[in-house]
Parts: sequence; structure tokens; C-alpha cells
Amino acid sequence: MSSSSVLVSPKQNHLLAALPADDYARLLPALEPVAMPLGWVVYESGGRMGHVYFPTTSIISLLYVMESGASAEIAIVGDEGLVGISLFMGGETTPSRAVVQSAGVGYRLNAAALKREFAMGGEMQHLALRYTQALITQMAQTAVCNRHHSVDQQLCRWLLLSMDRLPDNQLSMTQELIANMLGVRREGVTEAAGHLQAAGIIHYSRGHITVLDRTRLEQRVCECYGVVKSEYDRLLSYRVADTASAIVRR
Amino acid sequence: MSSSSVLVSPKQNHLLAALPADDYARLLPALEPVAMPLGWVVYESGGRMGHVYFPTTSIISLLYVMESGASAEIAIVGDEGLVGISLFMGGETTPSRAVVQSAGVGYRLNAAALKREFAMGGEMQHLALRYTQALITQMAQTAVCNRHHSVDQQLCRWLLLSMDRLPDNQLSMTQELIANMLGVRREGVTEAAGHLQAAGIIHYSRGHITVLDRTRLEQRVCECYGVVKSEYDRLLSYRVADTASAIVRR
DNA sequence: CCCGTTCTGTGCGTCAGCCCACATAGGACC
DNA sequence: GGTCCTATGTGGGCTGACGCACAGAACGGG
Repeated sequence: MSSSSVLVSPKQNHLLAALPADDYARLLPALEPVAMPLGWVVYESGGRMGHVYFPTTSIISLLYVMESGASAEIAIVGDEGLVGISLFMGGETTPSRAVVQSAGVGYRLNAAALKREFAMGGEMQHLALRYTQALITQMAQTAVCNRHHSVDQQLCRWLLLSMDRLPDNQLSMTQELIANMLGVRREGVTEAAGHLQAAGIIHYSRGHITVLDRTRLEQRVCECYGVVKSEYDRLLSYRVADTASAIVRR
Repeated sequence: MSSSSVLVSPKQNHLLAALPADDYARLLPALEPVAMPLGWVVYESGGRMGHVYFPTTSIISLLYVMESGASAEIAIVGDEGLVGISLFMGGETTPSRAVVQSAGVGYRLNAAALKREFAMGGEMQHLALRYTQALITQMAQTAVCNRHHSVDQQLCRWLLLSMDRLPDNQLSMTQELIANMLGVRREGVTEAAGHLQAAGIIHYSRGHITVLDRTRLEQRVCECYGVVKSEYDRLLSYRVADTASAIVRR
């Protein structure tokens, strides 16, 4: 079930794939493949990070854990992005935690190499900053969704965001864990997932969820998903990767 | 009551004040003072911005307005920061709206001048990125707070975040507007504010709120405020401004 | 000084989501 | 094939926040 033994190219990460040839060649020696097992804590709240991570087949959740132990997901990162923005943003750490939500592999780059590349002001810097802006949109929309939408709607959003970052339509995750991510009760997820299963939109059993009808899932989701999706598409729709600067469309 | 006629130096904005002397001198000719009247929409969702704004005596709310018309505040910006990060992050626009929450003045810098300065990779870039990381923390914590905390607690957080960005302990804002910011009912704010007033912590009447006992306000607030506050302090505690690079303390 | 407008207070009924307690059921491991 | 463990299902009582409807109360302009 775990795909951590499958060999994938760093180019399976969209940010790395979008780098011009020479930038990519310069970084390649420093890129190390890493297995990312389910539940692995990539970085802890307040902890120093030695690397940034570029997921390829894994998904990472950024979440905040409260003093009470309750938690809430802030954002999801997959092969479209990178984990560890605070390294190039300058803060070195953040008050959140990054956890592997779906096992897989990724590549990592040590902090020094990343900062060197970033400081050159080239395409890596552009890509990283545009990605960060997309991430900001996701966080902002998470705040909105948390305020105004039902557990049912939030589950739809969460499933779609996760599916967008997975190769197939299947996900290994218990309702308990989903509840932790959404910051709701496990029973709430049981109920919401029950609705979707009754409607034939998903199937799940003991920690395995399969999306059967994505179209109808999209019909049930709140606007938050669409806002985030289109912002990712807009900000990260790379044109041919070997042009010097990205141009905004729209 | 409006302070828009009061002359203030650009250095009243902490980011501008933290610039090294020559960087500041280079930007100064391009900095235009702007009056920021209550309710003015600095930028609209999806709209192009011609400038970044550095508030000095004003406060700006970043908020998202839903299709239904309901809204939720994403973050607050005051003299510690800047409005318009998407200009240097590369996205040019964002799906949120920026509205003046407390009238005052600020300075603006046209997009071209900002991008030029940012591309030089100097202190302006460092400051802008560290500020952006602080803003990210605020957004993330807003998401958490929206999920887990009561209207009472959120009002305390909002008051403290606003007070941190104001010269005195007074704020002109109706409960209706606060409700829009927090994304709750107006009656909910009436009730929460009533609790604080009954406890002698604040006084308000017809759109004017005065904080009487900040200490006790801090006792009632949830952890979210502290997390954001200390992250701002950590990321934006400038050492003497004319050193080439900022060093992280802590 | 009066009248309209804006802001604030209050009292319902309703409901989603919480907390708690337990019932079932599918796998895994002997 | 039995036993344990983890995952999921269900019910009941409670509470915070919502929606609506309206009452007072401060201000502001004619």
C-alpha cells in the first residue's frame, strides 16, 4: 500500500518541474529523496528546520495544535508545493506543525542551498513566492470556511483538496484523523461521511476512502474550494519553464 | 475626530522606519501621503492594485466577502505592516478585500517602485517577507480561532489586535461593523461587549469603544492572541536598522 | 424641540455541533 | 474460530450561536 519504494523524479513536484533547466541542474545534486511515512512530523511548532520538502507522491497537512490538545488544519500541501516556507520568508520557524497525511515520497533541499538559490532572485524565488501567495489564499479561505460552513461542506472541501493532490481517487485515513484535521468531533465526520456514502458519492471502510463521483462532490462543496482552486491555477500555471520570468495571465 | 490632517512621518510606519538610511532615502521621493477615511476600500477582491500602502495612523482589515454577502476578517494591518503583499509576492491580486477599519493616514508607494526595490534583494525584501510571514501567522490563527473559540473570546482577540495598532485606547466602530469583521451576528457582539462592559473592562456607546482595563482583557482572550503577538514581536523586532541583514533572536 | 435615523438591548424559537456513553462490526492475531 | 482491538454507528441531553422581531435610546438636522 505504501508507495515509498516507488522511484519518482523530482520533476513530479510541480515547483521543481517549473524551474528553468540550468536552475534545476544547479539544485539537482542537493536534492535528496525522502520517504514520508504516514504521521511523520516534518517539523514541529517552533522547531528549526534543516530542509524544505518538495512532496511528489505524499500529502502534508499544516496544522496548529492548541494548548487543550485540539487541533485545526491550516493548509494542505502536495506535489504542487513545498513545506517549509519560513526558511525563505526569513522567520526560520512557525507556530504550526507539519504532518504527513498521506504516505509517499518527496525530495528535500537543505536550508543553505535553498537560501542561496532564493537569494539569486531567479525563477526559484518567483515560484516560491507565488506558491506562498497561493498558500496564503488557502489559509484565508480555511478561516472563512471555519466560520461559515457546515461540517458536511467542509468535509467536501477537504476531500477535494486532498484528491487534487493524489494520483488516484483513494485515500487512507480514518474518520478520527479527518476530524483532527477539520477540528471537529469524530462523530461529526461519521455523520457527514455517512451522508456522502448514502448518496453514493464516496465509499469508505475502516480507514479507506474512495471518491466514486467527483462531480457530485463538487456540487456539494462550498465556494471556498473553488476560490482556492482557481487561485492555485492562476498563480501556478507555469508557462514554458525556461522563460526567465513568469507573466500573469487572466 | 479624524486625524487625517495630522502630519506624520513615513517613519511612523515600522517597516519604513526599519529601512537602512540609503534604502529609505531612495524610496522617500516615491512615498506619497494618503488619507485613509473610514470604510474606504483600498483594494477590491480580484482587482489590480497600483500601490502598496504603509499605514501610519490607520488600521486596515483584510476580509473575504462571500457570495451570500456574509463576510469574515482574515487579518488586520496597522502601522506595523503594509497592505498589498500580492504585488511583491507576484500574484498582483488576491481574492480578498481591504477596507479601512479605523480612519487615519498612511503612505503609498507605486507598484513599479516597490518591485524595483524588492528585486534589489536588500533590506526591503527581507522586511517585506518577514512581515508577510507574520501576516500568515495571523491568518492561520484566525482560522483556528474561528473553529474553536467563542464570540466572547474572539471579540477580546479582535480588540487587542486593534488596540495594538492604535495610538490610544479608543476605537470608533459600531457593533454592526465588528460583527461583519468577526463574521458573527450583530446581537452576538452586543452580548459579548455587554459582558466586557459589565465587568468594567471596556466602555462603549454608539460606535465608540474605550478599553478601560487592558490587563483583564488579556486575561479573557484565547491563546490565539498571544501566538500572533509573539510571532509579530519575534519576526519584526528590528535591530539597528542600518545593519545589512536581520538576525533572528530567540 | 421634534422627528427620523442609527445604534443598542432583549426575548423568543430553532438548530448544528458538542459531550458522553455505548452498540456494532470488520480485521488482525493467535 | 475465538478474542481483542480499532473503526464506525447511534442516541440523548446540552449549549452557543443563529434568525427574526421589536423595543428603547442616543444623536442630529431642520
